[in-house]
Amino acid sequence: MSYDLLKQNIQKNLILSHKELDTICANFNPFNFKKKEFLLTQGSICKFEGFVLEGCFRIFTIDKKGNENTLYFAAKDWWLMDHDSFMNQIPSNLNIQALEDSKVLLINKEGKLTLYNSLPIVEKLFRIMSQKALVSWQRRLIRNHSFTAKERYFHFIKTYPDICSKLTDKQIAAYLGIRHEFLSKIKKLEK
Amino acid sequence: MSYDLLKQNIQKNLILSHKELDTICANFNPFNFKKKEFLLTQGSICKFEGFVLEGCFRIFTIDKKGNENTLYFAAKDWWLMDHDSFMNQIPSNLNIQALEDSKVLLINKEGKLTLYNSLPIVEKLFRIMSQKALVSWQRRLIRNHSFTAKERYFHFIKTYPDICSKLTDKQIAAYLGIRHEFLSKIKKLEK
DNA sequence: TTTGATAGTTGAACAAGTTCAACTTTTTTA
DNA sequence: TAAAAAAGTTGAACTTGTTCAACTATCAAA
Repeated sequence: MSYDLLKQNIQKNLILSHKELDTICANFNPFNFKKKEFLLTQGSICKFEGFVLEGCFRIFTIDKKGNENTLYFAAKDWWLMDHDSFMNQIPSNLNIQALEDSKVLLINKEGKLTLYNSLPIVEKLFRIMSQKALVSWQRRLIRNHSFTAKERYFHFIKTYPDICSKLTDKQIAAYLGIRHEFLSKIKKLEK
Repeated sequence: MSYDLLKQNIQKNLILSHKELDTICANFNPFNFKKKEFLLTQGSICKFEGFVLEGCFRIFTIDKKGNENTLYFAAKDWWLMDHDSFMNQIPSNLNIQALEDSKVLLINKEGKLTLYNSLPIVEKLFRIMSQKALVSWQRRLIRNHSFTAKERYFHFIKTYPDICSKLTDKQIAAYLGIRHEFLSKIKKLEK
């Protein structure tokens, strides 16, 4: 059943009863996205948070210079969210696009509020998830400061080989914060 | 009274009753730190989370190459925490050092757990705080990718003029992810 | 199955940022 | 308040990463 993966993911953060897990899942609904389809576009208000069952998404912004900056990729077992836009119902700075045909479980603002109110432990769950995510973001920033582009590239492909295999070099470069021409040169020198 | 600032800070995230605020504050204790004194050092386990009442701290790591990378500065009205080490009671990767004589309110692991258990709304409070912090970290990463060192420097001094005035250029450079010699050159060209 | 469109490669010139060393200025400490 | 330590400045040579343009390879759609 498609909710099993979500339940397993939740249990990694917090042990919940079957009943609690079912209550949470009841507020998520399955959706399909075609390759290249957008779940969220810059400027619109984020209506959903999601969990990826199958496929892969990229979460990116386009800056003033017109360059794409990729925040992260979300494959199977990853979460998709724009906290700022979803929480405060303000226009988003992010784009979320499917990189291949994908299946997700989505929860809307109303469902999220219902969950928070009816099941207080969900606050704890998302508190823990957010704090773990925070640690990852801090580590990534430090890597960006202390590693060269080449080191960041090899760290990335070693850490996320599965995600990596779904990505073009252009997409990887946008995640690493370099131009794709330079990534091409990095790869050439290693051969 | 010294707890007023903490209460005000909390109210920015979530409106709580006086009683709830008092319960939270009861688990925080005041401490003083002398300039250059450490609240946490890399390798040791983080015993406290804190809130700055007066003074300023820097939160940094030292990487393999021996370079200091500053995660952030915490002045009055900022929080000090190493989620990873505090939550999981594992050795920390971070150093937290007072940049001047400072006053903080600290809560230990036991106090935090007591709070989470006795006052469930504290879960919501820290969930909201973590999610806001997450958004800031994402934005900072994007700035690091899309701005030059010069642009990051001017963004920083414009955004945090008060903190900035307490810092040496060396410390600012470690936050921006550049060498202090280069920061010196950036400043020279702008005169 | 051809035809666009997009992704990847390469080189040359350039810009951004580092390194090192020597020096000056400011701050701290005895 | 003198001496030592730390912070800041500068230049020259260097490395890392960008830009642009021309090219090749791959993929998706009609």
